[in-house]
Amino acid sequence: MRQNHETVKRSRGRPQKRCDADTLHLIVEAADREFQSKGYAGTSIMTVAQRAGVSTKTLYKLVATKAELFERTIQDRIGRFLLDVVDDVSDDLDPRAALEHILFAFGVLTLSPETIAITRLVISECERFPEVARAFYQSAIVPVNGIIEAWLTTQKDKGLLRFDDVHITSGLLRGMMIMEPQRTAMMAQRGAPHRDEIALRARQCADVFYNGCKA
Amino acid sequence: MRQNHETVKRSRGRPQKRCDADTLHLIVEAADREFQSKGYAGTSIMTVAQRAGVSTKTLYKLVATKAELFERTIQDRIGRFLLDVVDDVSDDLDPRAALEHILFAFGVLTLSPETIAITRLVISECERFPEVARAFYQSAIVPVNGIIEAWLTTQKDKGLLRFDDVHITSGLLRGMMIMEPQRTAMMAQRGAPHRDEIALRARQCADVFYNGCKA
DNA sequence: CTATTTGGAAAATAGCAATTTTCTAAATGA
DNA sequence: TCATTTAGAAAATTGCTATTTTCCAAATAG
Repeated sequence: MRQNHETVKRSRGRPQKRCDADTLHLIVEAADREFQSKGYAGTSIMTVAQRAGVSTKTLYKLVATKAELFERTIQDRIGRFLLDVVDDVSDDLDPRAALEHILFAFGVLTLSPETIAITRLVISECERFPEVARAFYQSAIVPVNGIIEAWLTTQKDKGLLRFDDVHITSGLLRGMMIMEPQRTAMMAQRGAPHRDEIALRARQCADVFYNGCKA
Repeated sequence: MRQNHETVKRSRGRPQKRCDADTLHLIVEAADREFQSKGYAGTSIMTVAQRAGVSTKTLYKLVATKAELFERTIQDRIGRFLLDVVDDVSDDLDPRAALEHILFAFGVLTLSPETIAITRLVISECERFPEVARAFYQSAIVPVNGIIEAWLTTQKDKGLLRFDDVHITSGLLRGMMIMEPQRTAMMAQRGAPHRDEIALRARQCADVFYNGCKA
């Protein structure tokens, strides 16, 4: 851990129990939970402060407004987003199996309760926070799509798959994999799917798509 | 006190300039526009009343609460939504062409700015108004899905298509067709697609799916 | 004209939640 | 001890908006 070098010479009064960064972290974490379960309008600053174990005064010393707090929490999540979608797409798998593998990873990432919650938040608040929506789209969605598009392009170049436009085709594939469960969950008509449901879906999806596009 | 909408015998005082139903219609129409552009929280009852050309008093005489007004607007839209579901799935087309035809109609319906707006609204408010979300899901989404599932089942029975579960397969197909443009538009990262874009997508989609599932 | 009913305009009420401020109790170096 | 700084708790302030109420002009049957 890094200590605060600043404290070589301690100032006069009562010392902070935590450095500002740590306190901010607690606040953002609490806010994240609240925004995720209650939405923007439904979340009260007082509740966030209580959950974080700080007073509203302290909170406002570190975060100027509720809007800023919201933006910070989303940014925070975006940062953790593009984890390992396809680190291990070994080329020794046959294309159909590799596709299923990729779709499964993609499904696990995008159909997790957290991702579904943040997606709903972004959709709900994109009018109020266009920059946040933009950031989410550019930093979370686009790169993940990029990975899938790259794989598709590789297969096409190898002469294993046949299709017109990579971008559109990738959109078809991703929609096939996640739309139905994601939308249903976002409308709270069902919970997020379990791993085995995702696996099943990945298989069916890979079957249809591979059959539909194989050269 | 009690109104007789027949007005066979006019009561004593000043007559209504419109019957309640008409006034209500004006109100719901105005509310629809407001909710669609400002969302639930962003819509003020006063503004709705002004747009409808009535006073808040009149509004509250016909609609008890803001929540009720919201439900009415959604119900109203659901009504129009289902009217649009024209099931002119002609059987004289070959299956691939018929599929493209269906997907195009489905796309035009679900990718219209209005449908996208209402979908976003439902996603945004489904925590606060679970009944509305359920109504939308049951009255709008399920029936439309039903039409596609019915067609798929017919083709399977004819031995023209091959797949496991109709429900899942229909979900794959619908997701393929609309997710990408719908989600992008809901996040305000792009406008609703035009007819020709929808047509193009329907073609690509039909190609992949038909190839992928033909017997 | 008069009694009676319909709304419109605007003010009043109410409640909630973001943001500020006050008061007070720690801590701690000098 | 004292000066100084950190925070928490709670109260105050502010502003917004849903919902009610008041007051009044319009319309019309009798």
